[in-house]
Amino acid sequence: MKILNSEFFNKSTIDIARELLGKYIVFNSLNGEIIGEIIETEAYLKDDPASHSYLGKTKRNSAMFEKAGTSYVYFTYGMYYCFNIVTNVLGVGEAVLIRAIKPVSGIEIMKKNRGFIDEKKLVNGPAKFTMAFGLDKGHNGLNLLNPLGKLRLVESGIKLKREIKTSERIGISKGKEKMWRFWI
DNA sequence: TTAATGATGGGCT
DNA sequence: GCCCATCATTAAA
Repeated sequence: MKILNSEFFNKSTIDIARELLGKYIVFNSLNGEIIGEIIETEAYLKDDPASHSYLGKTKRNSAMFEKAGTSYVYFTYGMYYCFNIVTNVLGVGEAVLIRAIKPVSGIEIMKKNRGFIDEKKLVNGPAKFTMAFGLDKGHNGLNLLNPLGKLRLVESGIKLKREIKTSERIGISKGKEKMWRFWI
């Protein structure tokens, strides 16, 4: 499988959010390899009140200001982690939130991580995805374009047959009018 | 089926 | 003290 190169990120964050749909995210976890197809994303831009980068760089969100292709993992609601892929050039502070994936490989590991629940609810949410993969803040700031990394983004060869759907983003109180959620 | 709610803690004013 | 890019469970319709 071919890893995504940095040229993939040489476009707007919204375009990246759309084009990440159908790509694979591969994780070499301690329990084995896990692969998921990205099926739902949201874009978070600079000058966007809903973005963590809106109020400037802090210790918490510093990874979001790294170069495109870096992971940004944050802790929220006291219990959960969410996973983002940094976009744009160094220092801008934009990212794409991974909201849902489809299991491709390692589904037994995901079930184990999640406690063997209903397959329909296994990975259909941003924190469910991180729980199923076993991602936490220790996976913040990683280079996802490194072929030797344990967490990376690769081409799937999937051609999107289904239309990409669009809606407002979920779970935020500001900037709701932006139609920056995409899924297939 | 949808709607309301408790869990639980870091970060910011 | 309040907010939060959430989830699972319970209650209501």
